[in-house]
Amino acid sequence: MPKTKNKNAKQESISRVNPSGRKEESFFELVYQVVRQIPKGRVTSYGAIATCLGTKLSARMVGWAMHGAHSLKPRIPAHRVVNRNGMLSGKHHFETPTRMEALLKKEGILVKNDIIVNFDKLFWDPAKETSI
DNA sequence: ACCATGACTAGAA
DNA sequence: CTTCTAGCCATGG
Repeated sequence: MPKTKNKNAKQESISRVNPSGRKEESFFELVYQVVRQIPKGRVTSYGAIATCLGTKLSARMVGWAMHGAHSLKPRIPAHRVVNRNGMLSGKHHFETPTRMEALLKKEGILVKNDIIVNFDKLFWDPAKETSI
């Protein structure tokens, strides 16, 4: 294909109509579905989620999706989502800045200087584990 | 339809 | 090594 960027192609991956019969799913909901599947005691990154959804270049959207996830139900374990460095970049968006770290600690994840210890080992790749 | 925002990421200086 | 720039794309005004 020549120059035109296949915007439609991208949209296709995102729209990904739900076979169950759900007509439309917002990008946000897709993100929530993935985040909800993060096992306890594991973490993942925004980029990984974005990649899983097909739009790996829109990691920002994942974070933004979390913005509206705090009061959704079921509760979204947003504390298990961090940036690519394992840093708690979103801790300031929780009820209290220490909430995120506390939740992680509760699951056995150690946090030092806002960075998750052993992030590489705790990393959970949604693209491999989820069957979304 | 256009512009601004955002809890990101990768590459360059 | 650290710091900065630009790209990225969905949502809302």
